[in-house]
Amino acid sequence: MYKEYKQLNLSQIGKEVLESWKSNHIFEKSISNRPASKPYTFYEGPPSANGMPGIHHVMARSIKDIFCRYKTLKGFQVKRKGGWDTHGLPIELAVEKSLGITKEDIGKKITVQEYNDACRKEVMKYTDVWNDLTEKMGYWVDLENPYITYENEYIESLWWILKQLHSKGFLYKGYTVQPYSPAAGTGLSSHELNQPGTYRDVKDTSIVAQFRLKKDQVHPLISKLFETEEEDTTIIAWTTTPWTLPSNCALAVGEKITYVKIKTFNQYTHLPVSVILAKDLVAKHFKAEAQNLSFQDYKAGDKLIPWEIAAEFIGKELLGLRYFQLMPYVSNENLEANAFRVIGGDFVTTEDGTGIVHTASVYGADDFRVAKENGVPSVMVTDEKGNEFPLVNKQGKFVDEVTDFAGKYVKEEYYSDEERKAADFKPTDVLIAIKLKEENKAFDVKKYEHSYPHCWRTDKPVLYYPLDSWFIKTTAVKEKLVALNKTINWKPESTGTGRFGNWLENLVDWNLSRSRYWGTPLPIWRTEDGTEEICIGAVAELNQEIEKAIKAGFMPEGFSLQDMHRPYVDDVILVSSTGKKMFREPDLIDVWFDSGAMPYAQWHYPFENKEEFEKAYPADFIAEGVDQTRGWFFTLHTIATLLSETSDDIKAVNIKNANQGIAFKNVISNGLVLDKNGNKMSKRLGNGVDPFSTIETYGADATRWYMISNASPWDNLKFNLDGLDEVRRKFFGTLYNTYAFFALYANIDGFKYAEEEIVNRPEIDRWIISLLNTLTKEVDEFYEDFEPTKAARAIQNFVDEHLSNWFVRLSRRRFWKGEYTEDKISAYQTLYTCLVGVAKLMSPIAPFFSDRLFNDLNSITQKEQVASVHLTDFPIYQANLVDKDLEERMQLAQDISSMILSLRKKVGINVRQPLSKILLPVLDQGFQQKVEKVRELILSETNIKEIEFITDTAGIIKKKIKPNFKALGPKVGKSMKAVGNFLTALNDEQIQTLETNRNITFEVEEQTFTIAVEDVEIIAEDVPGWQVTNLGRLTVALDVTITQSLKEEGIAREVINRIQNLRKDKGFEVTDKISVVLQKLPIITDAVSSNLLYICEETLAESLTLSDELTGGDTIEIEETNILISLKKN
RNA sequence: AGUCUCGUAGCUCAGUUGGUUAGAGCACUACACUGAUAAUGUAGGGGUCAGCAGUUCAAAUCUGCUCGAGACUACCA
Repeated sequence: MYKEYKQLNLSQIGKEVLESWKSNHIFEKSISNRPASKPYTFYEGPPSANGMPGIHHVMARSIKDIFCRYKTLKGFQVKRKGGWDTHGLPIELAVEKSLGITKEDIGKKITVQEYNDACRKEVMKYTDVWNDLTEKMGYWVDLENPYITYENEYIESLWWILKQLHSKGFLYKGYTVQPYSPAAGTGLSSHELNQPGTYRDVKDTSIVAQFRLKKDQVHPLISKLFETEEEDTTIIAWTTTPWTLPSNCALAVGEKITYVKIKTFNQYTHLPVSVILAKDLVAKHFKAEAQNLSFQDYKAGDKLIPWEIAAEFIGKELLGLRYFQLMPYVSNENLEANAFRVIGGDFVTTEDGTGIVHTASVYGADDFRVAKENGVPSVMVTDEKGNEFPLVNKQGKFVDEVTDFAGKYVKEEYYSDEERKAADFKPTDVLIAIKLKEENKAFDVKKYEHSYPHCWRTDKPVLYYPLDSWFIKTTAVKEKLVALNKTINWKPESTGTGRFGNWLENLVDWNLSRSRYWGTPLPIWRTEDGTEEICIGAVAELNQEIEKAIKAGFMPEGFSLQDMHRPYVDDVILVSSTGKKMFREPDLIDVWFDSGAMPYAQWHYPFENKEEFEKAYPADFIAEGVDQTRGWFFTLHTIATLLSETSDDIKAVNIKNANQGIAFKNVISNGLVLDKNGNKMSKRLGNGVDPFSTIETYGADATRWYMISNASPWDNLKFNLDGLDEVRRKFFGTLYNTYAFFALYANIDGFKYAEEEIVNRPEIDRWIISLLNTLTKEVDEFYEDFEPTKAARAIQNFVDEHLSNWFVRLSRRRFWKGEYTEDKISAYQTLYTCLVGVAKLMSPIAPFFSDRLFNDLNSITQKEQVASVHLTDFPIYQANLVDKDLEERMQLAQDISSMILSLRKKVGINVRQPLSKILLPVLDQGFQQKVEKVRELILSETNIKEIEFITDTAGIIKKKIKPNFKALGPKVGKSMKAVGNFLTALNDEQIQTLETNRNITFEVEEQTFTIAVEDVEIIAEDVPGWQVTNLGRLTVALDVTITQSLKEEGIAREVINRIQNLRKDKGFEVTDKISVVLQKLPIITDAVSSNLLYICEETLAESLTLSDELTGGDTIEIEETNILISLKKN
């Protein structure tokens, strides 16, 4: 017996199916029953288990799961090694929070060792919850043997990779300008800078400084700039950080900005001066009423300072101009030769300041970049060893070389409160302003309020400061990164070409350094003077080096490294070739390197599992959120590309696998899951959706189906529980109903698919089978093309529109009426085939329900010897079963039926009342033939007796022309409107002529056009005197005359209907035979006697009599007449 | 600020290389059906296709700008 259910409970089904998967080891079998020679490689982007999983994880993992399951059905062996991302800042922060400490306390209140142990525990805190979700949502991934990024083996692989890069010079030490907190003595990550409250409005001393141009230089503009020998021409530039002025090395202008030279006087020294600034900003620095006042009359101290515009030029012309160093504390030949000149900067605007940007290369990211691009050296002091240092030290004080301000903090906030309260205290910025005023170098000094970042720990302002960092020279392989990216199939394409492509185009070297404790240590040891260094690429190699160090007496005898993390690894002191001590560079590496290295490190390559790795490289498919574009996607791609250039091992694998150097071939970057109002889900708003309760309530299948069918994965999803309900009702409900219908009657008839396949099936069976095959092909292509949404929608459409609403509806009688005939068997076989087919097609998306559906069917028929739908093969598209003509004429049948029903509705005649005929104007050759084949379906669906075709010769039909604009466009062009109007206005006769001659020639707007019959659409719009409706080209006319015999039949149907209702009310079985006695009333007498047999057949009545003596029993109502009836089960 | 994505009915989404009357489901209303019944059918209302300008005989579709939402990156004298 096929299982029958009281009602659909997806949640319950999910739980039961999950149990059967476990006890039957279905996941394992789905891998072991596929050939190892046919691998399909999937890489799992490791989640971090230190946070609770959210509903968006269900989204991302559904996508991963769908394609892995699909490929399994297609006969591939899809291994899915799980993984955990275990390092990184979020974990450290979580630990610091739970221990109630800050970074400063590490090594003081708590040892690094204790801290790292806490991290190790913290990071796997929610693994159980994650594993639970993984199971419940039906995500198949191997959690028995996951890779874990903190394990020594994993780290060793990372070291190996780093060594490959180092050996080719792709790993180097440099510095970048980063947010730095002198008070805390540490660099700040962008994450920390994005904490709320870090940007605060502060009032700073701002200075517009005068940079004096050199008169004796060779430059096309000199004569314009210096009209007289005495003229003092300066470029003025604004800064809110005066302490950076001693480090000024260039001035940046916008090449397209217009600048002017203005003659005026300095307001502090009252000396004549010419200043250059952006034309747009003149009004900000000069009073309008002072323009062109007399220079002669100007006296020192006058409120209005005269000024006049003396020259104008664009930024490009200014390039290359040299000026005197503003505060010449430190200089050298290189600086004199290459710094202190005007350069172009794309970031320069005329929003504030002077339109000219003071550039201090080591104290601003833009500055640093633009200086580097223009070959401008930085103003630095050099120690005896040749190392360079900025003019501000790490405490935030000026170095000794800046004589006037040596030892002073550059920001007044760094002084203690007492110091700042002292009577003679002046902030350094102010001291600088005073000095510049005295030296006639300050054009303007003002307090300026702006927002400035502060350290979230110390509350003190942040400096942008050059910090030592280790870099990977990604720019060296930029061209290859870009080229290889073009070979990757991105879904959606725009992420690959746009976001990712642009990112690669603007690539900078990858800053690997992180000043942290919990992460992969950088395996580089250096001598203190930095002259010698070694990069360790393996534990064995390290042990060898340790041996040497032990011999050299730097390390204790018998030392061995158990854990590669800090602090243990920092205990390792190596010996250089010249016998010097080498210490490990204290940095950790970017955690993104951890995850990007997973293709290698998950197998502990190249130390183990070489074969496993080779078979699984590169990945055929990966999927993550779009936020990983510059995260995991980037690091995977970059590391793979780098290794393809640096590692002989990887080169060999690439050749073997015909890989040019990519890590993945196909990638889906899915969008975000938002709440139902389109807001981002966040803990703060409390609008997150709990995946567990969602799955518990609606089932994993409905959740997955909803997410996938609702919007393309790369579009953001507005997650709404109402939508889940809709999916459950609309799709799963319908499918379940269809199955329940099948099970009900198949159980009655004992259908077990034991019979041979029925060869000659009726039209409707062949039709749905044809559609099923078309669907199979489509769905296959959609999955193949990584379009799960289209696949889901196609399946849903098939189930709702075709299988349920047409096939089952029209075939109902075939299932419950009459004997177990060939037609009935054909109906069962057909419906069975559809249900099993649908189960397979949908199984990647809805793994639980589909498996239950499949097993409920297959366990009875035993047609396939497998325990799960996930162990079957993807249905094969059988082109010979597809009949496009059949699909087309069935569409005709559906349209015509729908039109008839609509007409009936319009004139108010129930479907139960038979009508004699409809009239169909014949559209073209073959139309009649097509309709003839589906005639019976239309007639029975709409309760009509006959279809009559008319070819219009007698002029019964009123026709209309619809211009086909697409076809006409190229022919008539600009005259489209006139031609269109002309064609629409044609009368029946003219249309007739057009049809006969196949074309028509006419004149419009003084042009002659010949329009072929193919360029227009002729429809039969109306049949005068009939009830008519149109749909596209189709026209249906309905005869609404009700004859006596039709009326009687209508009444007979009413009687049948009432008897059926009564049967149901009385709880008779579908198969019970009955006896009926009806009260003899005029309204039914004739109808019953002329349709006696029909009524009996329909109601399974073995006897039906009319009686005058009937009392009691039940009452039925037909056309407002009450009729007594007695119904008995035989 | 830059890059990218998105904006179509109350909601969720389709909408082909531009083709004139923009569709579907849900929700709502009415009617019908009733051996699939927590199902189904038919009909109806509901749209400035975010806005403006341009290209074109013709724009939801192509271009530019503006507005709004979101993501990422960066952070400025």
